[in-house]
Amino acid sequence: MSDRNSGVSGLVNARQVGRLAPVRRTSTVDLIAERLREAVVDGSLPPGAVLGEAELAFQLGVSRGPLREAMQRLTAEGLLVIPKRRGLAVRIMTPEDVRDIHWLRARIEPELGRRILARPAAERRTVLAELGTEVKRMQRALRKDDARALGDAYLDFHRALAAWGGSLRLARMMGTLLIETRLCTFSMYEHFEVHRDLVSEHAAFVEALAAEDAARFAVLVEAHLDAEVRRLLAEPEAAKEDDADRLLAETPAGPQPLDRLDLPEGL
Amino acid sequence: MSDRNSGVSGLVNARQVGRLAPVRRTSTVDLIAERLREAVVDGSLPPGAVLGEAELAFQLGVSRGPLREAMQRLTAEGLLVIPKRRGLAVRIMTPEDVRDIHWLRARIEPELGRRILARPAAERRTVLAELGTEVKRMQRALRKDDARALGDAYLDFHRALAAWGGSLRLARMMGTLLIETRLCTFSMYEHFEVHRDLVSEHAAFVEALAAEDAARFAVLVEAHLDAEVRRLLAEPEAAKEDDADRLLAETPAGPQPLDRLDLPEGL
DNA sequence: GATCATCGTATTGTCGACAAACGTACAATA
DNA sequence: TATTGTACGTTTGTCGACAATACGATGATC
Repeated sequence: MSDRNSGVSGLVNARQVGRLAPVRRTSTVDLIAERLREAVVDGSLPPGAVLGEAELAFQLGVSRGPLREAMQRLTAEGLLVIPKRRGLAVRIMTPEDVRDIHWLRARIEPELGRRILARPAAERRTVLAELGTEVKRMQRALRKDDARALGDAYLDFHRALAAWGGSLRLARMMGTLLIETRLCTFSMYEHFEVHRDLVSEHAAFVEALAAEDAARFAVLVEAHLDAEVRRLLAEPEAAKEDDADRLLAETPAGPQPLDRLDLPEGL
Repeated sequence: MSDRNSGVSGLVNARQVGRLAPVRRTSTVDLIAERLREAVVDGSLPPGAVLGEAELAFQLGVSRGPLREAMQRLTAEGLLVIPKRRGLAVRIMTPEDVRDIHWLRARIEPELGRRILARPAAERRTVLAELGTEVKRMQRALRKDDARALGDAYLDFHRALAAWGGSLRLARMMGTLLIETRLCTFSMYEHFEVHRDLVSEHAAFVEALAAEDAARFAVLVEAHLDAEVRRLLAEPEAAKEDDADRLLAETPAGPQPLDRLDLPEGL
């Protein structure tokens, strides 16, 4: 014990070395909730899917207690519903939900441009670079006809928008709204589908920001969200017939029993 | 058993009698969550208060399991934080939170006027009547110098706004935002305080709606929310000195150990 | 005298188990 | 044949208990 203290003169205060990022000790409930969110996003848990607690808990390698707590959290976020004595079910979004969610996004997202442009120039460049990267991801996905990759880039684009245009709280809320948006897609279409115009629309967003034209950005975003609602609420079958080549579809993740949901060991 | 069936010819199909409202069976977790929300709203659980799970569960007359599930739900709503191994704590709102919450409300509430005015005339009258009632409650509370009653009427006014101007989802979200607003008051002031101008401001809201002037309504609401932020973020002590007579204060509910939180029997 | 180490305690995080409730299948009756 | 009653199996809702961990106090050492 005195050995350790004897060397103390050779040490420097940790504060001088550099700011250590605080140890991220995420609770088990957090892990489970995050895992469930991922499963909802990637379609492993399709809307309407009902899963027994015991089965899910076994797959996750935890007991039912923490799982139930995570379920409650997802329920409060509006992603899950808990039918009485029926385990848990992924929420099925109704046309009303689709309108609601996009209305809310339309209240928030157009304003984010203004807030991003209000930031210092250096940060603005960072934001533009990041958003540009996401658009490039979308373009690559479009070339590969990879609907899923395009959808993921879409999510990340808007996540970045919220992260830079808002606060932590706003980012969290937008994150939930975006997951709900994807649930809308899953609920409305049988397959996962995105519209091909998505990419050019988002490229225009970035251009507007680059031109520091907040008003134009707001108009574009609002128009995009409006268009999304119309696309989602149009009869899916009819839409597929009418302009099949303008949609990018992917075979559904389907009701596959959510493979590999294990948590990292040490739980 | 055959006795009961013998009389069947005298009965009519239930569907013909009238639509029975589905039986509302609220789960224990729902009850606990609601009780905790109430306690946060009325100040029985002041911001920063830490309570042990065992103690709380005992007071509520339930075991720790359902209580923990309810805690997770309130956590997702942003009302509670769960410090590691420290039980549960009511969230303390920072100035940043105050700005966030009111910014979000300012994106949503001004638009609600438009949506209310888009309703059929008969419903519009109902809404106006209801909002007028809340304003009268506020006026009565003002005359009695009852800050708490005024604050409660304020909550109900805005709840009604969301209920009539939005959807179920929107009402739920606004409900949470309103509770958070009250947490802002608790967090910023030591005592519960409201501004006297609140009543006239809200009377003006109703007048604008009655005049079917959605634009004016939007401007007024946004101005009100803006003013609220400034009032909340002004140094409380300084504010009390400067215009003490324009504030309505109430001795705090204080750290009283949340009396009477029992759930209805049968649990 | 101050800092550090150690111990004890209280509380949480997690798990397993029990009982009640629900759904389902089958049989009986009108 | 359609509807109702019954019994069974499965799953949830709830509780109690155990172990791990963090905190506070006390004592020891430099």
